[in-house]
Amino acid sequence: MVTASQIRQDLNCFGGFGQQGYGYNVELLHREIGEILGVSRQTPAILIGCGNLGHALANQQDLRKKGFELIAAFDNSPKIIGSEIAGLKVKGPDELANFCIEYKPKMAILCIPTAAVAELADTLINLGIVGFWNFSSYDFNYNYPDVTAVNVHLSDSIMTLSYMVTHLHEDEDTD
Amino acid sequence: MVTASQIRQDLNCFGGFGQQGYGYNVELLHREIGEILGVSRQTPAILIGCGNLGHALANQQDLRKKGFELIAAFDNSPKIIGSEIAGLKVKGPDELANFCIEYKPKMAILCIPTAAVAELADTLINLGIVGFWNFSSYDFNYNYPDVTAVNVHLSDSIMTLSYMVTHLHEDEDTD
DNA sequence: TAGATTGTTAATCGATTAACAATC
DNA sequence: TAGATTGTTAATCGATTAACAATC
Repeated sequence: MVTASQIRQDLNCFGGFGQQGYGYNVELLHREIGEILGVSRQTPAILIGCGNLGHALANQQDLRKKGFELIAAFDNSPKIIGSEIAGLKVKGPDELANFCIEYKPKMAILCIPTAAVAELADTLINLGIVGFWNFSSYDFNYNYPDVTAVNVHLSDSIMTLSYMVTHLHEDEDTD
Repeated sequence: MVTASQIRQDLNCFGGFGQQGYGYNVELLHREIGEILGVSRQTPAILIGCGNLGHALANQQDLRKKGFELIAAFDNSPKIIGSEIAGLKVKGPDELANFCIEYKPKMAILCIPTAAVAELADTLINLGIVGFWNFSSYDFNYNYPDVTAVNVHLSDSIMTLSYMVTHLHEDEDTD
């Protein structure tokens, strides 16, 4: 449950966006929140791993609306290299370093297995990637405390559901 | 940071699994946690929406290890109906009701747009689905407070990253 | 017994909520 | 002025952490 109080408190962390006694200018507020989230400027991003999940995320048309621009996609499978994804030709691992040096992407979307992320992490960080959207189980902050990583733990998520479904009827009134 | 204290406290919610002064039997503890999470028994599940995301989740080989068994996949695109996904032949929307009545799946993986979920929610609940792994922005608990739904909000997740990347250097020492 | 480790209660911390002041 | 609504401080709640008791 989101209370009015919480919203006021949260907004207040970033400033006052309304007028007491009058209200909020919704359009303006929306724009301000966009600024705060940083979605009004696009950070250049690369996709690592062009399997089904990679495709799903790359084609998610509003990446741009969420503050990122996909400028390249990489995969290590010869079958996939050269194919097209979201309008980009998939590159191989050997092209990664030069590409990053030339185009300086700041964010990487990681749709490869945990072991592969573990191998690649150091390289990517050295190449100047500062933000990771990490779909693997690799723990960036354990090894690199200062790196910015947002993790999507699908395994945890589905086990949460397993727990909930398994224990569904336990709290019910027994009369 | 996960402290030893927190782990002991958390385990204690479900019972005592160790022996004071001696330690935990790791293998046994692992099994007990599996029981608690309900991953040792498979709940029958269906996939709704066989796009890239649906494929990624269906092929995630350890669905079974996480407590679910995928028994059918549905899509409303004639191009996809009849094709194969994770060893299952994709069914059309017209087959949904009969299938659920006959095989009684308990969980649905929703990889369709929010509007489509909104349309389908009532039907699925009436057909006996009690748990949802929801990748759309549809809010189950607002409309159905008692339904079990675990949401994966990819949009929120990437905007969190946008915020973090945008504000990267703000807390840094300025000397 | 001393050391080590879990179980459990108490203290701390942070986030949420409520209350009130400020302002239209 | 009265009503409404935001800004901001104070109170409450829950989760995390620390402390200690129990036990090997």
